Amino acid sequence: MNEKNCPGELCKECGFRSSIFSGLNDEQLVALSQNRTFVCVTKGDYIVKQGSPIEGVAFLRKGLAKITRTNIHREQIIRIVSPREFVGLLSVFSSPTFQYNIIAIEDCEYCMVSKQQIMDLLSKNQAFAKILLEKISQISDAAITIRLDIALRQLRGRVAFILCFFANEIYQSQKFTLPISRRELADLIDMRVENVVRILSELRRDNILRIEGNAFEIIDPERLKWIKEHG
Amino acid sequence: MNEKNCPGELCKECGFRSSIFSGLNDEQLVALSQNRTFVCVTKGDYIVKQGSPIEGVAFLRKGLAKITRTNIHREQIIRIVSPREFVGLLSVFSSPTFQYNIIAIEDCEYCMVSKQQIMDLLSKNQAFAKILLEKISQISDAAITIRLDIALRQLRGRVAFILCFFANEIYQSQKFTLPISRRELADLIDMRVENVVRILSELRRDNILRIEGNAFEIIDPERLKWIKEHG
DNA sequence: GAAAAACATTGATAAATGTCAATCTTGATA
DNA sequence: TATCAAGATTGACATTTATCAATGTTTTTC
Repeated sequence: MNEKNCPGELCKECGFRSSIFSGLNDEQLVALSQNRTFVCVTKGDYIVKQGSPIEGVAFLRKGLAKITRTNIHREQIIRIVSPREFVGLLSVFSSPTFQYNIIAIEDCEYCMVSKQQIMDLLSKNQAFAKILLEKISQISDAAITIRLDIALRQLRGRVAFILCFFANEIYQSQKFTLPISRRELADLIDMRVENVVRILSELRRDNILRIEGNAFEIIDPERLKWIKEHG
Repeated sequence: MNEKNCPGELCKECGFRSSIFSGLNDEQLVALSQNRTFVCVTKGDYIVKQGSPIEGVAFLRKGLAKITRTNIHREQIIRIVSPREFVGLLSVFSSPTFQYNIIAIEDCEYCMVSKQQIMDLLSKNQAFAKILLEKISQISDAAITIRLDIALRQLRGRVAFILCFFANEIYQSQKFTLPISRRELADLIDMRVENVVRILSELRRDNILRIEGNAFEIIDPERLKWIKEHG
């Protein structure tokens, strides 16, 4: 895990700064600068490890990460985190240790803001508390909704669902390079690898999808949407 | 939906008061008393309706409720809420309308605290903000964990899981009267009614469970736990 | 660059789950 | 109390999903 200097010295001047910090005054922004660490990691590295004590919250600047829960038998992927999102926010307030792993699925850059700093801002800035509440609610709402959406569907529908998710939510494009393996895709939508592959092959055969390795293109979004809703 | 007077006039004197309000001063407790409505509903009544504007947050005094999401094809039960819990907390901060239904599965008594009142306390009392953050985090963490736990298991394991849940989390007893129908049980653990019934019958035949209508008794907790973990 | 490991793909088959139909039980309603 | 509606239960069967095995492909490692 490499630590580099933050490209901008001060959070105040940071173009990546999270909307969570929009209500801070200059003094508070300086304090923030002093209580965060800029970190670079490569694909596959842990950003946060399940069970380890919570030292802070990570703000993802670049790259995608997965939030997972591990088990003797399998790994469950809870959600995919895109740049400009906070990760680990949930655990901070509900537990002294991280409940989940956060693992880079691309090379990532993030700022680790200390827990103490979050708590400080919380007591000094009411607007910050409100924004934090909103963020946390949104994040958990989204996580629960995705789980329910997956549970609702059978396998074809799940694959269609997650492909639409990557196209619409993550890449805003019908053409994208999937950052995760078939196994991870399976772990994300509660399936077996073989079934993921089989269904992807079907979608390709039916000219709904173009696949070359991890390069995906949705060539018939309408039919894919239909499968997502009814299949 | 009946509205009765609150047994105690003032929240200050309320034996049911949520730990969320532990940090309030007298003045704030008086304000709370003036901005909440005491409500009684009977089994089956809606406490909150999916899609309706959020007027406030319900604190459950008595009775159990289910949080659900409805769909053309089926109802998904997200979680069961026990007395002394807040419900609808998530949506308050993430959306102008309720994302879920909250429906009484027993006769219920609850206090509806206005959204405005929550927001007011939030800006006046920092400790309140922290406690609220903790509660919300705990609630959503628990909801996500249950969903993951269910997704992990096959049907026998799911049934065992939910029976243990009712025995340990809700009733703290191996003997309890299930407040929901077989269909609702199915909706709670992503199964079909027939399969729930079938597996319950198996558990009874194997002398793990005693069932008479909705009266349940777990007579072999060890084996049930084994099925929950491995079955 | 060769060997090994991990990943991807497909088919055959077993196991799990869903569907349909029939019957029985219970609770609600007139 | 008789009737009806909803819930519960079981069996037979269809469909979906998981497992196992074999093979090809890509990536990593030495």
